[in-house]
Amino acid sequence: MTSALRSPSTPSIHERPDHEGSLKETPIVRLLALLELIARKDAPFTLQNLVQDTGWPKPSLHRMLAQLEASGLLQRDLKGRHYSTGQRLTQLAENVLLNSTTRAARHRVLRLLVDQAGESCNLTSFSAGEVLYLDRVETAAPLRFYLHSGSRVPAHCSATGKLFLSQMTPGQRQKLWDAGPLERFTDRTLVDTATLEEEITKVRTQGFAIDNEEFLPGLLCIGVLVPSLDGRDNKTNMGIALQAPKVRFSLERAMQCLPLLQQAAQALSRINQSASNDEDELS
Amino acid sequence: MTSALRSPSTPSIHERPDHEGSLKETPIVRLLALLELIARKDAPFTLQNLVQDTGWPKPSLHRMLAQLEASGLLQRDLKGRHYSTGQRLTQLAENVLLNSTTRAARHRVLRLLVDQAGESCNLTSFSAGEVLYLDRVETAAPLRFYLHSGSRVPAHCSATGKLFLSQMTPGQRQKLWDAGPLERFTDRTLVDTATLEEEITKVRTQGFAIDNEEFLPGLLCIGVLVPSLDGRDNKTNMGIALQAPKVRFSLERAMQCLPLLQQAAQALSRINQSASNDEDELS
DNA sequence: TCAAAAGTTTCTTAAATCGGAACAAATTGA
DNA sequence: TCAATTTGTTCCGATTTAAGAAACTTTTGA
Repeated sequence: MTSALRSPSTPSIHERPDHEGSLKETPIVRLLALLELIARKDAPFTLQNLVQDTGWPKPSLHRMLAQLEASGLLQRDLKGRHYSTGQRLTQLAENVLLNSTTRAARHRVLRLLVDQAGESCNLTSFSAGEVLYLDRVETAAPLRFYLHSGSRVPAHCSATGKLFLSQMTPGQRQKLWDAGPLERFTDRTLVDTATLEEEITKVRTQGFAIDNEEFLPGLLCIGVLVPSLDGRDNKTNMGIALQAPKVRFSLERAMQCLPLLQQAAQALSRINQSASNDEDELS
Repeated sequence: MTSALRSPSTPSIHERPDHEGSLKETPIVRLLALLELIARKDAPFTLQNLVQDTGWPKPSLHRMLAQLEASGLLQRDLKGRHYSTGQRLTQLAENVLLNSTTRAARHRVLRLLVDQAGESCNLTSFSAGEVLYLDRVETAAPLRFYLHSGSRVPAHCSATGKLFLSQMTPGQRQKLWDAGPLERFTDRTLVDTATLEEEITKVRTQGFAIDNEEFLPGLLCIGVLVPSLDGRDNKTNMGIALQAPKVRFSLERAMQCLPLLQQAAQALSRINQSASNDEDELS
């Protein structure tokens, strides 16, 4: 099964309305995609293997592998046919995981919340008009939605998405509505901008948001914003939400969890604050 | 002043003295060096930070960061000033450690240790504040705990977890404690941060760690770190531990196994350092 | 032994990088 | 409040690098 190399193509432009979407595929982006594919392999591989996996031209792959080998990220066995991950790549991976204190601290908050509330929870931010899952901790309950960290969902039909929208000015939102019609996912999805504006006003005043089967049938979600203790405006780009099947996570139960959710949001807020103060600490 | 210079590869071929020289500095090599530098950072950083760290021109760094962000390896808050490692980079790092092609070699070390010590053993790393089981080899004894590879356990109540914590700065640990209260699993779990800090200090000085029924009742565990032979700092993200029911694995017996454990750690360290020029493994 | 397959080099074209300079946006200071 | 300053971003021509078809070399297999 040749899994085609997926170009991430994550548009990072948010403010400017112009060149939407299409990200240029530079050689470096392509090489990083190759590295990602290699990292998923669990056995030494040959050049020919990669040709079959990717469908890319052999000389190109040969050059890329030579560069990765020259950098010490890959190594070849004595016969020179099989490549495997090199010491420097292992070192890089270890450092990435070790030096993520902030991520670790946030993860602990999510873990704690999941233990307390008994339902899955996710940490989100707003990027390119969509809600991006920064992290997610699953409940142990057998029945659950599988939504993995790193994925994106539309803003207009998710709890934290509506919260992010509620921070924007009417003009900013209008720009989003003008970009095109809102997609309908269920019969409860709010696709009429007037109705959605009402909902957003409600969300802003009450300080939390509900997604009641507006994205996936049977899925209820409650979310709050992580307060920014930062500067003049109290806008934030982090939200946290509990998410569970409606059959066991009723609206009442969700409301009962609201204090826990807000408590977690406060904890995250403190972490974010201390993260900005950090300068390098040498050991 | 970037010292991305690597010593030339060891001349193993005797026929012809090839073009000696140093590593050619392609754009890709330069970007990987940047990624390496970023991986060593533990706090969100700005473009200007990197300019000062590397001395490279600002537009060049700006372009590189844009590419890394476009690839999803880096993220930045919408305020746009601070970058930090993205979801995809974490995923990449975990895959490198989990699916590394040196896995077979490491597995043999574990197997040998289990044969010598007669108890189950596991290989761990630290990710998102938790201990991740990279591999595990079970003893043949009928009574045993079933803990499978790929699972995660809290750091504060596991042997290698405490070792990983002992490598962090006090500030980094504090951020973890601030995230929320430590979960109690047994009546021996250390949930008071002051006591835990004492334990961590002890662990650091003695070079090994014990988990004495702090996670699961009846389970004793002894662990050491796999030394990193990298030049910079002596931090590592790999640990190895023996784990057995206390009824047959006393504290005394665990201490007797310590030399075996350290020997295995040394072997793993050598594997990480150099390529495993092993026999072919077809798959 | 030869044929097939995998790895490597060559080389021209097309595309990306490089980075000084200019520009824009945010922050600071008074 | 507005200038001064710092930081982030864009422009663009000179230079470097990647792309990949084709040819070539080495290894494998029977």
